Amino acid sequence: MADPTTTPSRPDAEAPAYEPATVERKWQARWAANRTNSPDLARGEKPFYQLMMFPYPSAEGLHIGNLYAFTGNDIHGRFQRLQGHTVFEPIGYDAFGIHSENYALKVGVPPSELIPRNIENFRRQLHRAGLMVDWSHELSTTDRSYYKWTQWIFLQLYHRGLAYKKRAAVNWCPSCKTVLSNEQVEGGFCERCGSKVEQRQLEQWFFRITDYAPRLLKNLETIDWSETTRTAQRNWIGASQGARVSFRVTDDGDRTDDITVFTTRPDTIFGATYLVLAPEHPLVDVITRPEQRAAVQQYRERTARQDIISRKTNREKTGAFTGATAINPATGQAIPVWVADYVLMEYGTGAIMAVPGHDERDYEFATAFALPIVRVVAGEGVEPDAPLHEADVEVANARVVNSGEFSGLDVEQAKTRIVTWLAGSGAAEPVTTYRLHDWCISRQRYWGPPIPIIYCESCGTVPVPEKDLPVELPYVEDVRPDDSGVSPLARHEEWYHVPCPQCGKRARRETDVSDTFLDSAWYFLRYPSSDRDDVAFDPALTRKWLPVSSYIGGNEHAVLHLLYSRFVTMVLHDAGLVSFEEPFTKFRAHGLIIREGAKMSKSRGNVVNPDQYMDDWGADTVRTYLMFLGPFEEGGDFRDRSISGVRRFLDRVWASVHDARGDGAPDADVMRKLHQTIAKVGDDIAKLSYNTAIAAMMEYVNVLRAHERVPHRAEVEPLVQLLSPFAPHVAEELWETLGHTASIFESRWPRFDAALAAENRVKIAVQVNGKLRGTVEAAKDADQAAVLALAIADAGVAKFATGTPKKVIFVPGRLLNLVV
RNA sequence: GCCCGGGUGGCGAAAUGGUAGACGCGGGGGACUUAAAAUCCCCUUCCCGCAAGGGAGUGCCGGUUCGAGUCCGGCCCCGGGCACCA
Repeated sequence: MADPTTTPSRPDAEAPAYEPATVERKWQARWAANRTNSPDLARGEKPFYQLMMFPYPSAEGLHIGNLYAFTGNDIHGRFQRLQGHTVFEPIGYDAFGIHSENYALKVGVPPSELIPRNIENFRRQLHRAGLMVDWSHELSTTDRSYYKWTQWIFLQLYHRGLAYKKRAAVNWCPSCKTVLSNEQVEGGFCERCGSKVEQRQLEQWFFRITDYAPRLLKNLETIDWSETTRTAQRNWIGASQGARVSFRVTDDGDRTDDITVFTTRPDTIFGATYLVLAPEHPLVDVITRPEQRAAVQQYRERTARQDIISRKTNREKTGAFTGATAINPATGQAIPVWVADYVLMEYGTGAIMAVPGHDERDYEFATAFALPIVRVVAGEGVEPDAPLHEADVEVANARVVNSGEFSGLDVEQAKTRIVTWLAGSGAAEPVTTYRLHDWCISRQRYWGPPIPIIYCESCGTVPVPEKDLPVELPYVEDVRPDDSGVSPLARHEEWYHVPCPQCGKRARRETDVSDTFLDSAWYFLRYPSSDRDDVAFDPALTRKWLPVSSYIGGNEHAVLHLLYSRFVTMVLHDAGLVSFEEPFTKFRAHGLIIREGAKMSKSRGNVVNPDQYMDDWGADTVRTYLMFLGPFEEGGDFRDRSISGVRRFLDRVWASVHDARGDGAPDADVMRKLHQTIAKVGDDIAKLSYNTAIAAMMEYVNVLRAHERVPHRAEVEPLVQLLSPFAPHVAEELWETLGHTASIFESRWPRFDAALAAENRVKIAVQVNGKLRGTVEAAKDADQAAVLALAIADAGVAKFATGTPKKVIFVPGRLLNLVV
């Protein structure tokens, strides 16, 4: 690679060469000294909160993907500032969690030493990138001044009955020696380390996010978010409209038990030929007949041994008959009750009515165990008794058959009519079921905020009083987790034993720490108040700055982080602690950066190191290049070769400013292009179309310098402002060169003058039968007759347009189409 | 299987239903230079043609329209997410 930083951009010895390193160092120092990027949060006018997703400070340093996201945020924030807003652009570090801890274990350095080192490196890199960050509000989730309030958030949920403990089958990673959420399991393997995940039964703390499912779903309609992100959340919450239906178990004694199932297809109830309970279902023990007990018991044990994931991925149907039967409330028939692992306890009621005729899974099961299969739905032109060779799941234009008085109804009608009918006898009720599970926040690990709970022999579970927060994470020499499934914190005797806050007797602490997603579920509330010791977030500042005006981040957090943040905010709203339900008014997901057409990864060895590129080209060039790669919301392909074009562009802007003359008048044609550019760049930045904004500026510079013309000062000054969100350092330097003493970011976006931008003569396309046959030049507002006259006079057009046209289509200022 | 994105020159990419390929990279030619670099200018979708010019063209097949990369229907391929969720 040539050394572009030291190569003079032009031969003229009088003008200084553009040396990014010098310029960038100078302005970063000046911004810090003048507190340019630290707004007065209490008094600033027109507050605009530009939030970027805080990074996990890995040992490898800032990823180019982080830089891409931050630059996109920064441009938006700087633009808003030039529009007259007081912009708050904070940064922090999401530094707790298994990822950090595992890495610390691997290199044999305690996380409490390693993480600050990583943060220091990140901070250096973020400074280099020239972000408009208010460093006086920097935070790290690992600081006691932060996690004190993370624990406080836990207590808010606890006091509202939204935090509870239960024994649950969990995913256990034998290598990380910790519990994983379902989200952290990918196809049966640990997302972090790739080990095969196992099942374990452990006591865990959960948040009742499912209570909020309907609101989390409903509010999606009102927030201005990327459609992809909203869709992802909708699918994740996974609402299913259906009904709960009760089946009375037949018995020769006096016991009568009901099995309640959830179904989305109540219209098929006449075809329900058996019931299935999840192996963990509490009624299994109750209803199983003595002669089947051994078989059922054996089957349940077998299921319990299996890990959660392979249970879900293995589609082979297995099960056991309980010996019991239940009455189908629609047909009055007694149908057998089975146990099978294809029914999951955690979804719906943990029991289903099986309709093998119209459900693929039930069909497979019925086939395997020779259970009856009945057709109760028939598509268009299908006979009611047409034999079934597979489950018929078609519902479009299908009607219900073999279903008594309901036969003949279409599927949708039958659903409501049948539920209403069964509801009459109390056998059914319409319900909506959600796929979303409660949020398991327990981690049997060291590197996280201890969950602020104390267990006392006499008082039971006691929350740590607020005045005793934070429950400090003690220094532990050996933080390795072990097979016990208990956090290493349990081995710290002094910390573990604590007097009960209620009775003072010897009690013990909860040893689990909380999920990292809890740390990041409220950090945006902390930023404005990060210097406050007495509150998690100051009410006045929060009212002024939140909800977040603009949040831009990766769609990998489309569900977890963004959903948890919404949930926590909603809870705080209900507790009267914040005035809004939704934390992020506007969210946009940015795209992913690939490199030379391939995904970036350590194993491929094609990861872009931002430091190297900033060394070689300067931060301004790297920033602008990243934004030039492609549409910001779609991502881009980082190609080493193309970066030179962006650097050449900045060189040309630099030279233009240094060459500019102040005498005489600017050129009208150039000024027209300038005003068109002002309008385009402003519009494009607002909609994150950064690549086209840059292209527009390049076009303008090409006009400005065409045929080595010397630009006028009035032609370049606004250009520097347009460029400033993208390349802030060089823009500041050029602004100073132009004689300004204050920061360019204290200035206002150049005023767009529509009169100056207007074109008076335009080229009009002339088509014959829709095919382009020539162009004519005319006044912008020339009427059809005038343009038609010009068109017919054109030899190329005349050749094709013979005789009188049958029809003429005229789009003023654009096109004339002659239909002959 | 289901739900999102996306398929346009040699490459990254632009295009309110109205001149497809702006801008940039790469390539070719030229100016400046003793020379090179840098800079500046011109050309660069494909095919036929010396040229003038003509024809084709936005994953594939059809449709709507004076006119379709853009709208509609049906496919194919690539990327991402979800998936025994009843």
